[in-house]
Amino acid sequence: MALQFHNTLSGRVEEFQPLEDLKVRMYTCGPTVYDFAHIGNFRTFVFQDILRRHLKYRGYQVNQVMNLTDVDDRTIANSQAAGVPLRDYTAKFIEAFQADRDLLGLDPPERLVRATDHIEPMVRLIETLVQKGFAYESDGSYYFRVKNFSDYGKLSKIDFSGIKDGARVDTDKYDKADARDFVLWKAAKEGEPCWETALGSGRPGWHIECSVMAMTYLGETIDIHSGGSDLVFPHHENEIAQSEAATGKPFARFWLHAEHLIVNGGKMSKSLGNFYTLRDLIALGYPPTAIRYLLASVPYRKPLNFSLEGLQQARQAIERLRNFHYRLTTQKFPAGQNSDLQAKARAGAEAFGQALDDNLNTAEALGAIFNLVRDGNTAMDAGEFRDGDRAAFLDALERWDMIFAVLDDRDYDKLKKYGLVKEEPSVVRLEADLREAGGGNGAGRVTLGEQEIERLVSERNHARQNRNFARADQIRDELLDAGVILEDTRNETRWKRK
RNA sequence: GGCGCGGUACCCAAGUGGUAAGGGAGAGGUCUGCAAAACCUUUAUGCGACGGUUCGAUUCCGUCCCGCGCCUCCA
Repeated sequence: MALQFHNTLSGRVEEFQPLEDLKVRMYTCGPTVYDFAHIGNFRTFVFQDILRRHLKYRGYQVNQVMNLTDVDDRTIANSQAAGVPLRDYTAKFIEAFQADRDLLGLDPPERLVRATDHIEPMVRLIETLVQKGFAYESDGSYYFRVKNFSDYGKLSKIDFSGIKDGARVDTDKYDKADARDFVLWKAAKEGEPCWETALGSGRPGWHIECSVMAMTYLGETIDIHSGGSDLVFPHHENEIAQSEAATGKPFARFWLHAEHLIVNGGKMSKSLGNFYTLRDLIALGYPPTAIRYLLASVPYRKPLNFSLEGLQQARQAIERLRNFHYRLTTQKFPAGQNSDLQAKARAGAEAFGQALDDNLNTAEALGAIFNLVRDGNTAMDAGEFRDGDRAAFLDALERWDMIFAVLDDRDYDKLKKYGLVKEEPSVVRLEADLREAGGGNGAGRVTLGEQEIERLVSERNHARQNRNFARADQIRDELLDAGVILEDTRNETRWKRK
């Protein structure tokens, strides 16, 4: 099956081909950095990450530009409330965004660009629109004249016939000639940040930044433009109007929109107060990979029901994959080959690739990999798995993880890097604390270092060999209280963090 | 009202004109000093409702019900 995506512009699933051989020019709408992003925002960013990873997996060269909206009403309001200059205020949340991206395993885009670094080209684009009769000035602000752009509405399919032409309305606190017109440039207001430009003193409207940054770095026609479904109108509709009015060329060929995260039956949003940030969930003890898995597990065009129970389910699912990966890399198998098994592994890899080709059907891709896990485990348990089969399964699993990126448990390291886990205590203190607390009653769960854990595991196994089960069980309980689960197998004791 | 997404087992969630992937949870089993973990097996005559087309529909058509999103703050 050919690679295909649902294109909002046509309303259909279409075969994807870049404009220029294997080069994909992709623009993705990033966050407005007025606060921490919540995981509803990250649903879209995870989708975009899956998209770019799959494109690369299929051999395309991806050139992705992601914007950071670092000036708008909310950003200004919040920075003023905090008494911090706009640039410093947004820098803090850009940093937080980068950390969250890293925690979620999102590959960095080729360019991450800030709106306020592109004021000059925005001004030039607005000037072009004025010259071509698509924009006008009013009280120092500039507006896009929608009635002059006949394609307006082609993305969102919104019918504007009911809106009266020429009605003078005051939305957004600025005057414009037509209710549909939208602001390109806002005249400076007392006490707000502004830029001195050829258009006068002011700041850019929201939509113009994306048109400018996309065209600056990717050219007048790009292959893919994506964002959340709430951006279809007005944001993306307006981007099309601005860009195509200026250039006379198609702005973006494929428009991909992610559906929202739903929580308790409604969209997760800041204004409803029903949101979690990544840090909130980490503080509740959920690992970033589980969050990534959950966000990636539902195909992007479907609303995703978010719940803590769902996160727990995601965590368990990842465990199953990691356990299989662990078996594959560590267990001893008889020499030889089992060609039937290897065929299954290859078929599994083929199946998940095809699932992703089909408009990024991540749910089906998951099904494919879990089938492979079961086939592998069953063969291992039955003694039919051979050493020569290892590579085929490992290859399939690792290829799969090039997209999903949840196999490698780097959570703990990353959390430490960003100071999101407690310091490791010494084992001596731990044991003392545990005894004092009567075996640890959950108050202030402590975190053990690997060496301490290994030492306790080894001590326990000595005790077991000497049939000192009381001591062995005591150590097991202590480790469990410290969040370490032991797994006794025939040959060894494996441990992992809860 | 317009546009869009959805209604599949206890929960999450794929999918197909030919009789329902996968994950979680539950149950049973294997293993084990015990336990846990791990692994295996198992769980929808049923896919919002009612009609229609068809040899056959959850899948196509029609009508209807319900949930959600967008309609100039919003990933």
